[in-house]
Parts: sequence; structure tokens; C-alpha cells
Amino acid sequence: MAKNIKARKDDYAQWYLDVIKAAQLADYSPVRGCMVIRPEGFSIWEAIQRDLDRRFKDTGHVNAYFPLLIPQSFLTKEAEHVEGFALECAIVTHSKFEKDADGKLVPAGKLEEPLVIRPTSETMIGHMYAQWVQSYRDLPILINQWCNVMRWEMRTRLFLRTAEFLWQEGHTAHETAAEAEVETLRMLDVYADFASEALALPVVKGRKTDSEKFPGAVTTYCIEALMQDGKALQAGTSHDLGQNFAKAFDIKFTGRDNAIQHAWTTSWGVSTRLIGAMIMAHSDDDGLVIPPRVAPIVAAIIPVFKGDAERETVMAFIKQLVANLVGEAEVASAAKRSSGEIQSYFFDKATDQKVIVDGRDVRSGDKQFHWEQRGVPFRFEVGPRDVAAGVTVMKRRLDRSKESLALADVTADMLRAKLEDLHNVMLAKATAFRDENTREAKTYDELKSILETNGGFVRCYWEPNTAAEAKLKADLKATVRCIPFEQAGTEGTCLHCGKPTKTQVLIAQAY
RNA sequence: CGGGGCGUAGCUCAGCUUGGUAGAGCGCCUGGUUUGGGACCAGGAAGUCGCAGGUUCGAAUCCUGUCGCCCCGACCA
Repeated sequence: MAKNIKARKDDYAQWYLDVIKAAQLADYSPVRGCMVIRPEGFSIWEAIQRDLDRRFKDTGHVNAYFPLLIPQSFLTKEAEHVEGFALECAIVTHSKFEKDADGKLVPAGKLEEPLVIRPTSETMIGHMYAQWVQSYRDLPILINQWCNVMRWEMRTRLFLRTAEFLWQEGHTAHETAAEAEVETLRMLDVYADFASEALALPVVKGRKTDSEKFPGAVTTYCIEALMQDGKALQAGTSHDLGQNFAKAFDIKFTGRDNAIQHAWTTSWGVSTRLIGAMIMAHSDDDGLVIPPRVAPIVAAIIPVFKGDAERETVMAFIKQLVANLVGEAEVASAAKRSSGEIQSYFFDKATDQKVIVDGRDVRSGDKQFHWEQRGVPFRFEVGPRDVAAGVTVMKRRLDRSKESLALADVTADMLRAKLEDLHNVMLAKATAFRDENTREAKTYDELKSILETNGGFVRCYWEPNTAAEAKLKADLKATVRCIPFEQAGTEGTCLHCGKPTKTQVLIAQAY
């Protein structure tokens, strides 16, 4: 049992923070609500970026960059949009410091028009698209940007909700409503596929009700994931913006019919929150568990020795083990890199994934815990007894299962297969958890009792209604997470109004 | 932004009620014994007590202000 990590059942929130701290993913910063993403955490973000970026490009998108600062007037052009973001904007009002009579620095150079640090870039990008689009031939525009945004949140939690966070925002403009709709759903699929294929995170695809949709959108689609404490987490959104932003920013073009019309736009995004989702979906009381496809280190090799003689024997064996895993060429190039007692080798340069050898002269238990808490999928243990028998003990982080393998059998292909298998096991486990924690409610009382005793997703008949959803939130702190795409198609009784309806929704308490 | 709690060594905290030389555990450094799931012994370094005022012979301690953090609520990727 990890002594620096609180058990989930005792204090889930503290457990989450302890896991992050123990794995050194992130740290608090001197600035309220802003976190430092440490190398261990950032490399997971890089893996997420690498995979998603590939998927964006595979679907025809290109990357670009737009400014951090947005003129205040832009934000106010779309009525719902400004309404939605006004309360969480950081605003730049001055351009320099001057010394006052006491020699203290005070802001000076007041700006004519305040600038807003982007909470999202629909407005800035809408403004630019208006200039880039003249003809239907200029469409579609399929641009994504990787950047930071800032939302002055009242309460923050590492990765889940920070004032500044990293994300990607895709912004597209289309000739027709139908094309925009297709794009919106395509990107939702990209997100859902990514979540299960890279993060081993099963998600529910659906549509947001009016009370939960993005300010300024016509329709918001989302992927919802379930965390181990039974709370839901919105893991990604894709918005069909209709012509709302096109009208606000004058994105107009001459169509095939020679008539001037407004473009149809979409936007979609996922953020570093995905790291929070990954942590809360997979990790355990021993610390972080990283799904293998985004694991920066796929295996840690742990030498066990006492004294120089044993060390030499063990290291000689490990040298061969490493060569089996990463190849002689990589061993040679790793030798040129400066390294301390922990040597790292690229297992896969395309994904930046590494294998490390922990040569520190500390107790082997320390090393085991060290890499276990950091969520490294596999550990190879090599001690004098193993060397004598010509084997290594391979341990799987997920369940601590272990097997003894002959040196010759440890190969890159073998590890790759183990990683793939692990991915499947983790996805199956998370899927089983989600399914076991998705229940049906036929009455409001039943909904209440499920949310109070079990938590999780509750599926029920529910006619979308803003007032009823406000009451739901006041009563049970729960929200309609989405109207899932998968519908029974049968008719039932709406939980809040008692009328017959075919619409089923997913209700849960959420982060 | 409302309610509550808290700022003392890198971390977790004690000391504050009742003002009088700055403390503990963990971590870190050195040496030794150790090393197959969180070792032990000895020694050592380390803090303008969040910041600014005030009261006082004297403030970590009392008073005022201020900044920040955490928890709960309202708000949210």
C-alpha cells in the first residue's frame, strides 16, 4: 500500500491530488488557479497531441495559430457567447508599468479598448475567416490550433479545471448546413475513437440539452466519460455553430447560385482535462496507471544487486535485455546522450516512448514503488537469481501480475504485444465499470435513490426542459449529461413531466 | 463571488489560548552497515514564522490591513 497516497474510498478528491503529486505530473503555481505541468505530465499531453494531431490531419485539417488577445468588442458580437463567457474573462487593460510617487510600480498606459485573454477563439477566428472567405470556392476552411486559453474559474482542480489550460480548438467553415453538421459529427467520432483507442477510455456520444450547450452554438455534441467515483466528466465537445458566428462576424461568400450567403461554422475541442479523465478512470490506490499507448515510459528495468560484483553481472544481463527491446542501434545512440543513473532508450521514436533502466543504488523496493506510482505499464526485474536462471520477471502495473521470461523471449515485438493486450484489458475493465454503473430509472424517486446511493450514469426518459434541469441540479446536484445517440426508440414516461416521450437521456453528477 | 479553514525548514505540521533564545517527523547532504516490495545508525545543512502597519522593553504569538492557498456553495472544457 502506498503510504503517500490516500485510498479512494477514504477521500477520492485527495486520492486524485495525491496520485498527481506522487507521479509528479503537475504542481501548483504561485498564480491562483494556474498549474505547472511537469515533464512527466507534459509528456502525456505530448502523446495525446501526437495522436490527435494525426487524426486531425487524416481528416483533412491543418494547424494554424491565432492571437492570445482578443478585442473586447469581438466578444460582444455574439449575444449568447458573451453571456456565457463574460463572468470568466481575464482582461488586459494596461500596456506598461510606471513608478508612482513612492517608487512603486503601477499599471499605466491604459488601453483604448480592453483586450480579453482568449477563453476560446470563435470570435478572433470568425473575424479572420470573414476576410478569407469570398467564394464558395474558399470553403471549407478546416483549421485547428493547439494553444492555451484562460477562463477565470472560481474553483480550480488540477487538470480538470484550471484558469489557464492547454487544448486544441478546431474551427471550420462550410458552404452548407449539412456539411457543417457532418463535420461536427465527424470530429465527435474522432474524439470518441481517440478516447477509447489511445486512453482506453470508453465514452458515451450524445447531444447536449439547451441548458448545457456551448454559448452561441446551435447544437453541442459531447463525449461523456465515467470516473471511478461515479461522477461523469465531459471529455470533449463538438459544436455546430450554424450561422450564428458567421452572422456576427460577417463570414459571407458568393455561392454557386451567385447569391451572397453566410457560411456555416463549427468548433470542437479537447483539453488537458483528458489527463484528469485518464487518471480518474484508470489509476488505483498505488498511484497512477497510464494506458500504454500514451505512456511516455513503457517499461522500467529494475536491476537488483548488492555490491559491485553483483551489479556488474546484473548490468551485463540487462545490457542484452535492453538490446533485445530497443535494438543495438538505439543502445549505441543512447550511449552518446548524457545520462545519470537512470538511463533511457527510445522504444519507439515515432511516439517518443521509452524504456528506462533504473541503475540507482537504492533498495529495489524503492525503485518498484517509484515506477509503480508513475504508472509505467511494465517493469522488468533483474537480480542475481534471475541472471543465474537466464530470466527476468516482468510485472504488469495494472494488476501486479508477473511472469518469468527467458532473456531470448523478451523482444520488442513481445513487449509491443503485451502493451496492446494491456490496452485491451484496460479498455474492457473501464467499459465494464461504466456499464455496471449505468442504471435505469423509471421514476424521479428512483433517479434520486440511484444518484444518492450509487452515483454513476442514470438512463431515463426525459423530455429536455431547462426549468426541469435546473430543478434537477438544485435537488440532486445532477445534470443531464447528454441525449445519447443510442436510443431505445421505445416510448416511456418522462421523469419530470409525466408525459409520454421517446427521448432518453443520461443523468449524472459531474465534474 | 458568499460561508468556513489555513499561511512557521523542500513537504506535513506543532508552538499562538497565557508575548520572553525557532521546534518535530519526513525529505536533503556526509560517513557506515544494508539492498529480491517503501532499511538502520551516527553526524550535518536548512526558516527575514505570507506581506505591511500597529501595540509592547520585547511579537510566530495580541490588534488592523492586505495577499495567497485549501474545503463547501453558486459558475464552468
